Amino acid sequence: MRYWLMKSEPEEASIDDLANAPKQTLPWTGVRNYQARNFMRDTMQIGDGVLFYHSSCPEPGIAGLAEVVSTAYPDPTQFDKKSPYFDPKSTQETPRWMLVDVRFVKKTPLISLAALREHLELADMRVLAKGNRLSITPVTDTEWRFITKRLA
DNA sequence: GCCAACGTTGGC
DNA sequence: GCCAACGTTGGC
Repeated sequence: MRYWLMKSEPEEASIDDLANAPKQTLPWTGVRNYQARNFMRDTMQIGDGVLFYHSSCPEPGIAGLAEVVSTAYPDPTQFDKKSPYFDPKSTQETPRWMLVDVRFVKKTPLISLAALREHLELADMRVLAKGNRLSITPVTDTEWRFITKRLA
């Protein structure tokens, strides 16, 4: 059982979109970074906890909790010529991009980036590291407990 | 819109 | 394998 922080632009997929999705579940499409893909493909397991983070928006921060509900499978958008995530170098036989399904757990009061930075206990969070751009980052047990028990 | 930081590409 | 150029992320 591991924990993750996953960034999503709310204009594309917000915590409300997840809550309103069929089965409250969405495929995590569009990851086009190898490190983030490898986390989904190699390390994520069904049942892992997810901090759902809104990025590139007026109020960036953790907006809810979710969970991983599938193992990794090919991201269908890589094969869709009309998708902005289309990848001409990917083939059905050797798909380049993988994803997992994520299910809504609950909304939280927005835990802003500034609020996260205020807590010494969270100072080492990967997502807070200078220059971090990874859209999926591991969260430690301690960080997860602190956030879910104290802030969420 | 700016810009720092990082990842990817491609020529050599 | 190096590295300059370019593209993207994402907070501000």
